[in-house]
Amino acid sequence: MQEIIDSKAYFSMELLDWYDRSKRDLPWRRYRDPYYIWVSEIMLQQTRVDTVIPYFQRFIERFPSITDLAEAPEEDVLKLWEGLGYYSRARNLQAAARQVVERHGGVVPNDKEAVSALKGVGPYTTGAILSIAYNQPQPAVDGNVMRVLSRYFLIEEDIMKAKTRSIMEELAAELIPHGRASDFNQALMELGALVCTPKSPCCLTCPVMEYCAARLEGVVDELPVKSKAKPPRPEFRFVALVEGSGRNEGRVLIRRRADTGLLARMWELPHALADTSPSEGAGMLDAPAMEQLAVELAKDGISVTPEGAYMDAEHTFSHIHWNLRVFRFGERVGRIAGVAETNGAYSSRGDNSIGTSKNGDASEYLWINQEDMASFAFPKVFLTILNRYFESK
DNA sequence: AACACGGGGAA
DNA sequence: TTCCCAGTGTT
Repeated sequence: MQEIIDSKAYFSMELLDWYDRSKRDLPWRRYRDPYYIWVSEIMLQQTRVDTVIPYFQRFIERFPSITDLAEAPEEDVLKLWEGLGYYSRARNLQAAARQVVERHGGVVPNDKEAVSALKGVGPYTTGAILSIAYNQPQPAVDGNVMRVLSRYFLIEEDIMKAKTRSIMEELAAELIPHGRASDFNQALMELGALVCTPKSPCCLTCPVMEYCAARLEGVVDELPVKSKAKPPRPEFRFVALVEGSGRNEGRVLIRRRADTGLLARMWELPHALADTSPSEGAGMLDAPAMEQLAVELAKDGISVTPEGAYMDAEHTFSHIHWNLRVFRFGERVGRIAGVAETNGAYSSRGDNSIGTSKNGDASEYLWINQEDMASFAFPKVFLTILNRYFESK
């Protein structure tokens, strides 16, 4: 007798059964606290579970409630996010926490309009919060889900296209078993993370292998179809490691980035886009490079003397590849520093800060020692350079 | 629709 | 080393 199987019902039931048996014990799964779910989902965007776990734990320890997060200084939030990347996630999360306190009495809302109105919460995270925290039958389609569905249902649309995501959302919504939205959506993502992986998927241990269309057709490795992203454009930058003298002895100069754009409001070593790509074998004394940096710093009222090349470093963003050449400089103390002071110096953190307001670009400079590193959030590459410098002193 | 936005892990 | 991963906001 030929048995008629509904491949969708089979998929949902087998997947749920598998999840009940083999779900991971993750910190945000120990309670069904909507705040925990929300924070974890923001951290998990573009970021692996193993990377997120320690960040999540520190974050929740420091900000146990939405109110704690809303009331914290933004620098504290950025510092806890340091190294996790995509820092607008952190800034938006805090802005959204303030929205929740003001508009929803500090409780994560449970209706679609209110959730998706939160800063940093798009279609995926809206579905994740509503389904995982509140067990509402909303789809939560991330990359894992698109990979699983594209294979099981042999969907050959390019998953980079917006249209494909809406197709996937419609399908994912149909698959949710009655009353099991929370577990089912997590199961879908768990399968993508543990079994139906991008490369070398473990089809032989997959709970739904029997009716997986891609496996039956032998095209698992061709799916999902995904158009390639543009490679990052290269940029050569010169970086200044300025060692203080006089009252800044033992400190180095750092600068805070602008309020918007790349690495917004993070701290860094001063640097500039290279006028000329660094001459081949320029060696320790690349005069044009050091001259360019000295001129840029002088514009901000900081006078320096070049000492030589220190190290090279690289950093890749999704759209830019930085080739950094770091030069050491000494701070030149004297009348020039006095000029900076009359140009609007101020002191927000003790007596070692310099602000410049000449051209309204809000550059803020500061002299820090190794212990001060704990108070400022740096992008990874500057953390690496600074740590190396202070460790080798 | 196209681009901006970090960093880590696996091959 | 090189490749891969992929949500949200802005324009």
